[in-house]
Amino acid sequence: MSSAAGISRSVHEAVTRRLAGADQRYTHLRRVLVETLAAAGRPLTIPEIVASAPELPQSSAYRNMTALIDLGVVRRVAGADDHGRFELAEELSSHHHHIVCATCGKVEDVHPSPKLERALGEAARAVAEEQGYEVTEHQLDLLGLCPACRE
Amino acid sequence: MSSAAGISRSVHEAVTRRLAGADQRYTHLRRVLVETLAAAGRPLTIPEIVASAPELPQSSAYRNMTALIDLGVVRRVAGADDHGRFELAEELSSHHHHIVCATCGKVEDVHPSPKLERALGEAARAVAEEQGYEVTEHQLDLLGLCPACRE
DNA sequence: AACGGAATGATAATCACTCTCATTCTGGTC
DNA sequence: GACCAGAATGAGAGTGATTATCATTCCGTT
Repeated sequence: MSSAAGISRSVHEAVTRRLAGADQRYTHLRRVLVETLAAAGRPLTIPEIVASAPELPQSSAYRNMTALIDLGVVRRVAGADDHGRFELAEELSSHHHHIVCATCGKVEDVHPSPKLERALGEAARAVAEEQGYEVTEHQLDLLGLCPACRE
Repeated sequence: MSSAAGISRSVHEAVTRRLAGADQRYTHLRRVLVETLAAAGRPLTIPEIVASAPELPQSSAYRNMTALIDLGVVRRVAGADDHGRFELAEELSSHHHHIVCATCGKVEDVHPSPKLERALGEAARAVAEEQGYEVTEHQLDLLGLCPACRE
């Protein structure tokens, strides 16, 4: 596993490519956002990001996060509280699901077993096609209690 | 299946019971909310509800929806846009998942087969417990194109 | 070095949602 | 059938996350 500072080169390359395609620049602030999200391993809120990178003004954080979302580099995740949470798109990290703590609202990644993933993919396709949809993605959200809140 | 106006008696009875337990009343407005959600078959936004029941002021809609959520009668569903969507709790309807149209944002219910549901529940629990979580609910969200948007 | 478009960041504005509070309703009680 | 207490109502103010504004600064290109 790469260190927090050493996010795999391919992520930065992919982001650079996409930004270039839209005549935009991979600035320091955007790099900080991507590094932070990549290092977190779970979806982060804007306050969390700004707290961990004080040189990043809130307005710039929101604006650049929106830019990255528009490019498909970042995905917005709805949580339990009224803060949006952000994570790198799956194609830049890895396919995963989320588990939300019903008590404290924290969101963590869950990496599915091949068995789960197989069941999910097949059944999702079957059920959805009954309703005439073309399914492109799936997302499983688990709700429960995190280790800290179980006590 | 019951007609839109004739939601199964048991739903109203259950809601009445819960409200009574909290010394609250099953007023006309609350009945309208429950009827509307039960008749919809998909999660609705507050603007949608208010539009279909103009006698219902926005502030009352929000306040009563919150009351119903606190009682566990209604569940809030996070959608793609910045409007919350609301549906009856699963114990008052039936366990189901959602499929979201990536283009128009519409959310519809998906009713899984028992076989899928069993596989899903077990596998999800197993994976989550590896991280020390205690899982109480699961929710599958499919993303795709609805029949209208496929054209 | 100069130009043009993009990025920045402090601030104002927006928008979904919640709170406030004076008034009205309801359901029991005598 | 009037009375009382607590619940509900609804118009409007308030809150807080997110977005738009805009003058200034930065960066790449010529």
